[in-house]
Amino acid sequence: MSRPAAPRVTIRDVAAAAGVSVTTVSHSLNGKGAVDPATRARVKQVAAQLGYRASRAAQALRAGRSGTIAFVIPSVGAVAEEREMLSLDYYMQLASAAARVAFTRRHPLLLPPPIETLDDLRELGVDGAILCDPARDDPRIALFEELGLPIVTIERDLGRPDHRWYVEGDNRGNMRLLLDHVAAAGGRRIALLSADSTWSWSADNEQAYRAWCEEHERTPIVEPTSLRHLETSAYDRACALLDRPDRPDAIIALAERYATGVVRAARERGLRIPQDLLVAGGIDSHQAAEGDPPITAIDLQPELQGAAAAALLVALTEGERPEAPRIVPSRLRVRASTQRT
Amino acid sequence: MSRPAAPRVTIRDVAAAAGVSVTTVSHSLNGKGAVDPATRARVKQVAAQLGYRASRAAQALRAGRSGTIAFVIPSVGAVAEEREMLSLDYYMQLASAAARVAFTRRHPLLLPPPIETLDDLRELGVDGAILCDPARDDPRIALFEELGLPIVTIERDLGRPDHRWYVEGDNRGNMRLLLDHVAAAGGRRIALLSADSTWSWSADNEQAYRAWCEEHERTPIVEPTSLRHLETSAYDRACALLDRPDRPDAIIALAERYATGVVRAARERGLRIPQDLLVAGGIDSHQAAEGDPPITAIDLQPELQGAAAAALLVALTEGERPEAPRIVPSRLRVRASTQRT
DNA sequence: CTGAAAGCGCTTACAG
DNA sequence: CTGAAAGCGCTTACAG
Repeated sequence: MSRPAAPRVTIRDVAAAAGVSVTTVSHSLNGKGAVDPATRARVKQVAAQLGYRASRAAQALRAGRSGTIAFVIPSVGAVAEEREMLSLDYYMQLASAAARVAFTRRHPLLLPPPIETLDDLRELGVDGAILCDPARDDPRIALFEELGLPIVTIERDLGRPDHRWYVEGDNRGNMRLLLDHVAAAGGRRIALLSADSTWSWSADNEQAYRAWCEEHERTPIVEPTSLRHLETSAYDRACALLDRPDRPDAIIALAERYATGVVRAARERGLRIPQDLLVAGGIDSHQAAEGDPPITAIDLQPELQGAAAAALLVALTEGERPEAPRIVPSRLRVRASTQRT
Repeated sequence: MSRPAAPRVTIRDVAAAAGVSVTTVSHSLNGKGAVDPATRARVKQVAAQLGYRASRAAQALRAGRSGTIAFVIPSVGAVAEEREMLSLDYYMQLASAAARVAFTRRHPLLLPPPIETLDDLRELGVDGAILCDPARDDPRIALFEELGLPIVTIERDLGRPDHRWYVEGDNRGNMRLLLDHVAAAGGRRIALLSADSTWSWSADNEQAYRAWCEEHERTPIVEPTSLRHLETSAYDRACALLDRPDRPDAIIALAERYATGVVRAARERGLRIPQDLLVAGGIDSHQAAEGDPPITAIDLQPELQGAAAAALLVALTEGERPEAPRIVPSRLRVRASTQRT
């Protein structure tokens, strides 16, 4: 059974133990004011010894801020679909990295309920948010701005070229890298299962794909694929592609889980990967890495993106004007699905 | 660009607008004290009109609690593996449901960094935690109790039969249901890929499996499978099973993603599912539902489990002594992998 | 270099 | 039924 809660160690306790005022404790611990270095050191030591940590509630009240930030995943239709989004490796890695950095900066990350109205947002009571993959003119950005709250997006809102607080990968460069790689692996007719959304990530990738095709004098083959029921949608689109008389010999499956659907469609048709069909993913995942076969994919390095977004957001909540946007480097993970050797 | 933050509407503003004292506002809004019904109604209306919401920071400071709770996922080895856990459908659905309920009860759910020491926990500053799948004698439970903080587990700690604050499914009943179903579908030699852990969920399932085998005079075939690299581990174990001279004609793949590994192993050997091999999962997921073939599985109803855990925990933080443990009903989802018709 | 005091926005014991 | 006041634990402008 749990014992009664230990009474909290407050700044007064530290002050008493160190024989100074609470002002001096506060200054010492926060690196503010002009405190005798010896005093500062002693205060720090006493505080550590007593296991003192400033009350987040008190700090928040004093500062007039909540000290928390929200992590908001993309909304794709109804709640049931949100769950599918939530369990994607990419978002979970973003969330986990963002949580770690935010926490270090004394801004715990919280998992919010869906935000649709200004009232929802007021009720949420956060100092700001990280919003993943905003739709074009995402209404949630407007809500935050309405309340004067900073919002950092991962990927950008195509309807707001002025909103520069975002983090993203070099989407166009990544798509070119992927295409060059697939072409070098022998892909002649390279199709794209694009993500049917208004996300900048989708648009950037598709645009780069089309530009690359034009430069290389190849006919673009684009199949817009739903972001709901990722695997099944991709399977359907891949079937359509593979049943064409001029079927592609390579498919780039843009969104997470798309590749699994492509692999299934290929298998059903007796097409071997990579011998008969090259497959590559626009975004890496556990499933891509451990699937059968393992799928070559772009690793957007969500740990770096999430960390960058959190750092940016915390800086904004503190009134700073940090450098933005931030472009995070990505990596091409080459795997069996594009290696014919 | 974002406008300056709107000044917060405080209880004083409401009091002034309603022409009463802050005491009366507080009482009216919180249903406390003896307030004239007409006054109460007026205050509520004015508050709503001004868009007033009590400052969580102020309430937390007053109450001496933080007003937040942590959602802690199982630790399986290093950080990299935690990420794999985090992106499982099951935990995400738990988290999402728990977040919703907790938020409604004014206890936002936060995503904590790993908790290993008492200091980590103090630094975290939450009022309690929901801990998923505790290991036997999970050290984190002891840490919370050390600080007098309530902790609700999803599944129970096998080393602490006294800790009754948990939520779980009817694991043994579920396994029997699954076995009866698989046997009815024609399974004669039914093997179990069990989860190699000290979780109660694993233990309950394995125990029920063995008991069922004994009752039905069948030889148990148990392959303990690692919880790291779920799919690959399951693939390896399934290969071992399927290469035995007396290979099973049915495999129960306990943990999430195990079934995918089993399917791969079967396919490589030219075994058709369900004709040559029945496959069922101990836990449902998107992957199971949308895979090829769709996999019969137990749906633990994580939305209900997460909601129950949050409700239980919030009650505990408020000093109540709610009914516990709570057993949440599960569902058998029958799919193509066990239907030979 | 140090400290007394005000005040952030609540809730509640208490007085009327 | 209503309200004035104390106090939760901080930070900071200000005085010394």
